[in-house]
Amino acid sequence: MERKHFDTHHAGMIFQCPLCNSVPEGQREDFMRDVRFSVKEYQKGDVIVTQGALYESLYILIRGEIVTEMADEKGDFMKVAHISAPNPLATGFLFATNNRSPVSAICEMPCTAVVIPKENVYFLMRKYESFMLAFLSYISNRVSSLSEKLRLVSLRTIRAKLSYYLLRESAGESSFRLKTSKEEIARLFSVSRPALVKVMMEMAAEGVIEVDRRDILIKDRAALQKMF
Amino acid sequence: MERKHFDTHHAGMIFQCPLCNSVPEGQREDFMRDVRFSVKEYQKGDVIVTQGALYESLYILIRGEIVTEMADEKGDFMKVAHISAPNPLATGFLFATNNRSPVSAICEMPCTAVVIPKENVYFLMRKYESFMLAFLSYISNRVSSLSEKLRLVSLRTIRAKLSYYLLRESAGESSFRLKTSKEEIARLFSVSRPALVKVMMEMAAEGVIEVDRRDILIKDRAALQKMF
DNA sequence: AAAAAAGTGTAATAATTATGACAATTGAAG
DNA sequence: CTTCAATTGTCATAATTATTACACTTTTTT
Repeated sequence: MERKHFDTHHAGMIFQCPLCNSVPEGQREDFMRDVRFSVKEYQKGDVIVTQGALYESLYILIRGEIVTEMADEKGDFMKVAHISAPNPLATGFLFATNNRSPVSAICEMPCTAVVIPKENVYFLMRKYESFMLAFLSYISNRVSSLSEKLRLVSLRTIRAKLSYYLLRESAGESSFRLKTSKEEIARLFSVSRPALVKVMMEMAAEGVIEVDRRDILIKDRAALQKMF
Repeated sequence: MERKHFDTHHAGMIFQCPLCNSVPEGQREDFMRDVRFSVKEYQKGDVIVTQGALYESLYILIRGEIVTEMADEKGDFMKVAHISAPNPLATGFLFATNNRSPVSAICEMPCTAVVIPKENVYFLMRKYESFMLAFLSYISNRVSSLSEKLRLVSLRTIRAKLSYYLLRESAGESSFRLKTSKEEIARLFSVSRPALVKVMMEMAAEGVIEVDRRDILIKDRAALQKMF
């Protein structure tokens, strides 16, 4: 009894995640009755999802933070992404033909997840149009962002990648601040950090941009656009 | 009248595309009654979808072949993909938050497309569970394949990319045949063709693989796995 | 069958990037 | 305020890749 209330209370958090927050207030009580779920607790370092394992449930992280990693066949790890609550996990391949997880998800701190079986997800999608749309939209956005990343990485030179990246990040402003460290940007580009900084400083020397640590000023937008 | 029959006949082709072929025979008549569509004809060189344009309908290509291209801001084009009938077009961002097409789709020969408005697609998904599942599965598979590509491109050296690629393509067999030209593989890797061939021949000289044009023989699988 | 087009392997040189190391700066934790 | 970890900018050297060009083979078109 107590337990049930506790779970239901916790599970209510799912309405804060982008997959469920579109369910209208008026339908949430019904939704909570229709959803079949279990709540799982994890400690720091626990593995929520194992690379290569079949994945038949939707996981919604409602507390904590995880990293997803990809092991190459040597056994080294490659960090793929950070996900923090409240957010769904790996929605992208729940319905894929090969629904084995391409990554492992590992807790960076104590975490709580709501686990909903795939069949119940179908059911919810058919009953709650808003949920279906949110789900579709979520996956679609993932396709977009992956396409974007792929385009970025496909540009041949660091100059091209950097120009492309800066134009995106600037969002039309001439002056802005980088959201991540240069180390992370280098990783995003799949290049080495010194090489990235070198190119960045060259572009600064040419007067195309100004750089002061994370602060960027675009001085010649047209020149940036010509670089890729 | 004649026209309507003609269209309906043509539109029946949609059941050959991976999005609709899962609709059971018994439901197809109903499905065809429920689907709101128009049929469009295109000539070689026609643009079906323009980069940057809003995209509020599902396009199913039922005849012909198209290429999707991405224009960089210089005006040069980057070929993204080939799609041949029968297949849906750009399902990935129909439901994305920003549903502007990131690419242009251009006909390589006379083409026919069935165009279904987004709202009707919702409707069909809610009414026909098999259609919903197929749609989800289609987008999910796209996420998988993009993730795969991204992983490939993210590997630093050509050696690493090639090893990774060959292991995938081999599908466990020691001898197999490349599905595409080296030029295309080089493009997939975002590297130059001569550089790709050079690395490939080096690996052959080391006795890891044998290469005869498109025929590949993997002689030392373990060595390949160590290269990335 | 001839011609054209596409694909393949090669090489020299130039350009780009990785590596590994170092000092300087900043921000956070104590 | 001090200390420590993270971030940043820099450099020389080595390794990798792009570029451009050419000869050759295979496939496709005419």
